[in-house]
Amino acid sequence: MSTIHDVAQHAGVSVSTISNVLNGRTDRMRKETLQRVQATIAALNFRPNRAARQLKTGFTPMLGLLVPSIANPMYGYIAREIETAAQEQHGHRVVLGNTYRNRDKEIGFLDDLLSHGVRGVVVISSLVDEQHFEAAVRRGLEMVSYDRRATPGSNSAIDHVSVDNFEAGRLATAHLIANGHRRLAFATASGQTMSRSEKIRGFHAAAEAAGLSASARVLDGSTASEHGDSEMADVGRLLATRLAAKPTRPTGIVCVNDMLGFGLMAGLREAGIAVPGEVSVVGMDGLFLASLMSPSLSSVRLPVPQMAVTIVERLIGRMADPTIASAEFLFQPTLVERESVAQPPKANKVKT
Amino acid sequence: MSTIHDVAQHAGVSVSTISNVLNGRTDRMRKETLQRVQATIAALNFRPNRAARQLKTGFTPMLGLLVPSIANPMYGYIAREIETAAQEQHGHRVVLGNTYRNRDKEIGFLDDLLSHGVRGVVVISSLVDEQHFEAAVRRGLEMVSYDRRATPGSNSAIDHVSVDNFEAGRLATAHLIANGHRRLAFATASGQTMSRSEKIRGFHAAAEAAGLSASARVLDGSTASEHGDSEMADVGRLLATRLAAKPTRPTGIVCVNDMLGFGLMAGLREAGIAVPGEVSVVGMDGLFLASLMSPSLSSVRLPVPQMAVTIVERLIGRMADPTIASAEFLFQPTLVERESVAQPPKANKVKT
DNA sequence: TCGTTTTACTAAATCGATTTACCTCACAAG
DNA sequence: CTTGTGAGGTAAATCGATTTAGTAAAACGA
Repeated sequence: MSTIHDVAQHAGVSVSTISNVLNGRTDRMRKETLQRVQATIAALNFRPNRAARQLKTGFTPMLGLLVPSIANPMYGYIAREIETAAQEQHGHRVVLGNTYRNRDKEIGFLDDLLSHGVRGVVVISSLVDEQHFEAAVRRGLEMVSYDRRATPGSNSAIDHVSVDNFEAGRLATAHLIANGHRRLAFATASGQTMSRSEKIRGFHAAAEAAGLSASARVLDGSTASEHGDSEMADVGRLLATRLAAKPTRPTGIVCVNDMLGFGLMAGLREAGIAVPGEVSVVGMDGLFLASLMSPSLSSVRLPVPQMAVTIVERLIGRMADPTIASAEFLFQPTLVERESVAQPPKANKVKT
Repeated sequence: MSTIHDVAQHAGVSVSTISNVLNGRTDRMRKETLQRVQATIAALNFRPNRAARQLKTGFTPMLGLLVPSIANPMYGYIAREIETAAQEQHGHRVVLGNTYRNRDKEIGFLDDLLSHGVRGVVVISSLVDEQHFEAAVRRGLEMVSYDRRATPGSNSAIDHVSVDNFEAGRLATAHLIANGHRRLAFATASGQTMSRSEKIRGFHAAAEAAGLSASARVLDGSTASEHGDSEMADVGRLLATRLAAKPTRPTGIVCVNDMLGFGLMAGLREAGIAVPGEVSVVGMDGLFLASLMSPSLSSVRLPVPQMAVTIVERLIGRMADPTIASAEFLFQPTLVERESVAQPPKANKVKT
């Protein structure tokens, strides 16, 4: 591999001049010099060594991306949008890390980013709090957190980009109510992340507005293993099994996310409970996979591409100017109606 | 951030000694010196600057990972396994790039890796040939290619890790035949990748062995857009639409991958064709999502975790010793029987 | 007791860029 | 004829590690 010195020698100028060319300070030289240098660069197929550049400037065009598991299609989707935006709009590459919702893995990932000289990271954590990020932030890492609201009163320097989860919960629930459902449930995995409680608040608010608070309940599924690609789907399956054993069931179920909804529907089917004949199901995320299910899953869709663009823009912006104050961005979800929601069965239309 | 100089000063030794500690040459100093240095490192929260280290050594503990789209659950799954193996077994981070099956994006990604000093990459390309990788390989990038056989006769320095696609195709087809199917089809997307033609060869071989060559056909679906998360699923849907319009249909269909199978099943359902009542479907990949479908999709499963481990081990090994000759690794797939395959309907049991 | 090892370190060059400070020349103004 | 100025460069320090080639002192052997 050729270095800036080789180029300088071949072109008969100093390394400073090559550097000037590389950094766009082309007004400092004659046109013919510029052209000679450019020709030499092309001839030697020279690419500046980024480690050297980074060592001097302290900057490297890379972002970190921390996800619980890239095998989860929702994170895969977001990751693709983020990587594409970072690369195409800003020329940044992205370092990916699976954290399996493990605090130490998260900390380790941030430490590594820092030691690699990466100055910006987007975190999709879903851990209960983000205290453990503060150390990395203080050491100069710019951070955008996805799907989590800012902690009120905390003056952390972390940006927050999320969907209006209250509204998402409300929208899904209202959709069931509009279809005549009166016995409602919210299906979720254990572990109180902020986005989950917001969704649950929205669920309760919608139920209350319809006078259905008494029957609305939250189904909390725990799994032995928190790891595995099918994590969320397994929780859904488990909840379905529990529901099947009960004498009376909700007729309309809101799922904390689509993957859980897929598992729930699969579990209900295995238990011989018809969707949407006996039970209607609404998911949240709006994954394209939802349209492949049978029945296709109605869902509350998140504007993922727009959120990804915002995430990347904020990150790049704050890396360029770290004095920019942190902010919170809230996106609105939309309902996508498909086949998994119908009128409740007649026999169940009895109150509560 | 503190540097090796700060540590040296605080500990009252030279930077060389600090470097020796960092690199495990602890036998070159007294125990008390070692302890003093370690204490100082901890006290200052010192982490060596990897850019500096890389500049000197030419090495950085990072791998590249090139995928068509991380939003595709199959690539998400493999990516997770690869990242986890790289990180946990070898302490390497991974840079991810979506290439959208675009040759220029692939080249650009490799160029960037090289300029970042990354010396190893795993490519999941699915482009027809890999000539365009050779330049990067010649510049010193170690490469492991997934899901593609080595080009016979080429002495390229690229490792190949793949599944026995011929066997996968044969297995899926034999399963249909064993269930009594006599009119067979192989559903695939357009674009002749090597893994696809191997699968098709296996399909034909199984059909021939059962004397069914005459009716066995390949259904090739093209889409206008080659981009989008649902790419493969869309192809499946399209093929279902085409099938629905035909007077006679195959009763057993082998899909080139699970995602296409999902789309095919969704399309068949929308067209009012029962699976497995009228048509049986087998996928390939063995995604966990297949078990969530209705009916759940029978599939030929790839040993993804083992393949991922092999991929990473080879890459790390060849980065350490580039003189190791390139090799090819072939894994065996296994059939996973679920609900999407049944006996063909009586009326169709008539020969061809 | 003298020479040779061994132990426990250190000084300084180096990796490949960036960047600041300076230099040289040609030309214009006074 | 001297001085000032802008154009078109260049030399050298620097970023933060690694590593080679030492060196001083202690330990050892004969």
